[in-house]
Amino acid sequence: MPLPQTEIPGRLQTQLAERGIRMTDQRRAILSVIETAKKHLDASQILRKAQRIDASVDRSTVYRTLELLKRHGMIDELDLMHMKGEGHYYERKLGRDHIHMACLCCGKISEFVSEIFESLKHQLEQDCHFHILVSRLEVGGYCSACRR
Amino acid sequence: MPLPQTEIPGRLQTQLAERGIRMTDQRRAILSVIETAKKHLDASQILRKAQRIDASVDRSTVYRTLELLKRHGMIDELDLMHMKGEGHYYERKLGRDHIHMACLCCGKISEFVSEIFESLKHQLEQDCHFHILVSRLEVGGYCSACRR
DNA sequence: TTAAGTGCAAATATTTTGCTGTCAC
DNA sequence: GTGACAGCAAAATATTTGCACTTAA
Repeated sequence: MPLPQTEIPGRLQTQLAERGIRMTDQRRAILSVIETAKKHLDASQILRKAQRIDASVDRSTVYRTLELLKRHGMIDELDLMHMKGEGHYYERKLGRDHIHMACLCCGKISEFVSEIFESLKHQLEQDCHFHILVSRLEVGGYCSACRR
Repeated sequence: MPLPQTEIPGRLQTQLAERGIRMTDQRRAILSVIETAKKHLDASQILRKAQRIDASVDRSTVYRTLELLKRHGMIDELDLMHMKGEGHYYERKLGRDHIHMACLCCGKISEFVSEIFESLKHQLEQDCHFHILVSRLEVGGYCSACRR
């Protein structure tokens, strides 16, 4: 299956360069891990994978880089209903926001894109005069395979 | 989405009793803090307030009670975009879900009830055959007072 | 009576920070 | 050359757990 990447926002490394942000071997390793991730990763998993590319990567550099990417709106931070532990998960921010559904039975995470979600955010901006920079909709429950 | 069993869900203490769950002085203190809260409280704030009612309340009892209430769907756990620290906030689950908006500038938390949000959850349940037990929509951005 | 609940202390988990040395630009 | 970034170690924050004692039902 091809990557579900339609908008082609260039590589993270390029995006950072465009903003005049310094590139290091450690950042390159971390960015590449995030870019090629097949599933949602937490900070420890990102660290472990990044160290396989550059063994010198330190845990604090991972956190500092995640903070940088968040600040620039290049990644989203997820909780995934805190199904295992209190940590966070990260995913690259691509074209359109999506909803995360966490099955409390089997642990599967599904994603869902909805035009209604877009309308809702629009309504919120209009009615509340609120300028949305980041949004996160997560639901927990039972997926089609687990519900009875 | 099943309608809530009662529009006016008695006191938390009563709800627990109805489920045959044992009541203690410590739980009573914690429940009363949650019930009378005027704003979103985190675990430490709940502890501090509960101790003013019953000085013997321990931090671990607070966490254990929050876990109990979550499990029974009597409270919701919020992140409020983690604006200060990584902790969680709690609020009693009443009739209708609402959206939490966190202003990244002034820190104000606003709530918003939307029929579109209800439609969105309904669409999600239909289209994904997903049975929603808990949902959380949080947005971060600039409130009407802070946007320029 | 007795299973559930509690405080206490210690352990875990997650993230942040101070410092000093290094490196990208 | 210099300011941004790094590793390291330690601190800070947040939550969980084991255990022996207590208590609600």
